[in-house]
Amino acid sequence: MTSLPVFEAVGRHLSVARAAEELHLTAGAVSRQVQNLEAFLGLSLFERGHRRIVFTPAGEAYWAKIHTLLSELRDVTRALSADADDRPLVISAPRMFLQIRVMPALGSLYRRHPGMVVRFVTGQPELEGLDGAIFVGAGPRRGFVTEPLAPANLSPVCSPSYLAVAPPLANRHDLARHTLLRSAEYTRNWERWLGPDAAEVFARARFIDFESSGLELTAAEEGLGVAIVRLRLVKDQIDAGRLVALFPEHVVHEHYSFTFAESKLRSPRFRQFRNWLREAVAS
Amino acid sequence: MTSLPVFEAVGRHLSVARAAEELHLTAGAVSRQVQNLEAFLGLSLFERGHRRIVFTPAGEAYWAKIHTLLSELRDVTRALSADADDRPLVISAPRMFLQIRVMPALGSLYRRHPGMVVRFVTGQPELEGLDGAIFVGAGPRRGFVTEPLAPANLSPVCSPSYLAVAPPLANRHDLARHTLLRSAEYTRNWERWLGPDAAEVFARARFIDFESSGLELTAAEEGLGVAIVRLRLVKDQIDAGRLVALFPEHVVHEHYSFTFAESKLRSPRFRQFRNWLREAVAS
DNA sequence: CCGCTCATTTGAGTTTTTCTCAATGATCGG
DNA sequence: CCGATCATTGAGAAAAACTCAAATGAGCGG
Repeated sequence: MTSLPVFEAVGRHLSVARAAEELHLTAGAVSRQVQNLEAFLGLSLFERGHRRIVFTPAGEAYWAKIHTLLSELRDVTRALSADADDRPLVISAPRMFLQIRVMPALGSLYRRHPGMVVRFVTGQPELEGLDGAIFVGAGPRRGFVTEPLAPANLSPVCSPSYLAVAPPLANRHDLARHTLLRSAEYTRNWERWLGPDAAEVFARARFIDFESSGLELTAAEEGLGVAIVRLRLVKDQIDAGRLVALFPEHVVHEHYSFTFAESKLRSPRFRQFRNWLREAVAS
Repeated sequence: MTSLPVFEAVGRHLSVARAAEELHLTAGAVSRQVQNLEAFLGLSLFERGHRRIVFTPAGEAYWAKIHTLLSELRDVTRALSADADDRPLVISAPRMFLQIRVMPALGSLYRRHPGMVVRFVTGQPELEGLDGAIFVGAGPRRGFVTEPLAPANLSPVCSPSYLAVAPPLANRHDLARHTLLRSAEYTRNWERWLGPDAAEVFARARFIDFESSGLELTAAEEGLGVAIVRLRLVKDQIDAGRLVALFPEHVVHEHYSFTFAESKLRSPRFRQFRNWLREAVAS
């Protein structure tokens, strides 16, 4: 069953290489799928010319039938799936989340749903004109579904080199003697993490502010000070030893949520996207 | 793609359990395949009733189409595959090999090729009326293909308990003081293994002969003496410690071959069987 | 009304399949 | 004759599917 679409593609191009490209597979994988099918059928579908392949009579006859059936199958499935809406989905998400968690997975979305078109926007607090929004915190609204998506635990981080030369950091109050990095978009993160200590630390610490989020992360990696970030977003840097999380016992537990109008659930396309999103960012 | 036949079966029975039975799967596996399909489509195909499932409108419409397409697909494939011959394949094989290596795998043959009918016969040395024959040794014949199938290494075996109480067995000549078990069908196995020593050992050893092969194996397990067998056929007993192989450095290396008329290769059904056979007894 | 049973689902872990990567063989154009 | 291209193969990695066991949730007989 798995090998049929592969065979169809190979037959259409009469080329393993081009079929592989179309299917986002390697030539080796395609070659093997065709062999599987041949072994199952107990006959050859292609003549293996030295650098090309040609149908056997049986292969050609079979291909014609399979080709028709598969395209009907695709039509049937598409009809069910496409169901009206062909305008792009508009999804809002925090910039960093988008960049680090969503973008790298986008390939798998388009692979699974070739017809899907999604436009991502950042920094749009209003749900008007959106099909869905990803954010931290906030409560459910009437007529809207809000579901947890991924952890968004808040923690200060800095580079190991900064830690080595900076003043001591035994407890949260010591932060008052450090350089704290802030991005304009999320200035409240420090307040949320410091809690009651915020006023005291704010009065004495030195701040460096960045226009756009993401920059403070680079600054932290460069050893300029202490940034506050969603831990999961800097997993790579931490694993690589380029950043360390401070006060691991003091993480503020929050999570990203996904919100959308209940009515969106009626759209198959939206549900495909939602299913994919939940898988893609689950970890 | 994989989930479509599963969905079709579930829809036809309106029951996960019965579909699972038909497909030789567990209910859990079937349940998951349907869920995969639903996730991919982004909509529900069944209403999950309390102890039963019912189509959603979309599910029913989709099923009807899928059902038709899949049955056409099966027809097309069967037409290619069945290609004339519907009389059973007749295959000859040594009784023990059949019983131990082939029978346990037969399930997978019928699962893969539901239409296949095979009749196995034993003890038929002539190729007349056979589609293929499995045997040890013998040479290729004109117009026939002979291909190696599986190792058939010859070695004496006995039970550990026999070994414990029997006379010493330091070398092959010691066998002359032992009880050797023979089956009527394969009396020559001892000669082949003993080689030049055969005459000497035969003159002095005590033999117990059995009418049908397989019996001498049971006798060996019971500690009655030393049998000579194809090693691979007693793998289970050796692994379980019920038999031990003697003189492991002195195995006679032979192998089972599969022979058939070249012309058989034109029959898809025969080729399916041959592909299956080679996989099934590969180890 | 309660415990039983049946059908489905779910969680965890294993097995099987499929895929990628790298290497090979073999032609074709230059 | 050489480099490039295309198909295949082997080995190991990744992903998918499957099994087993257990949980859920209802109907049903006692």
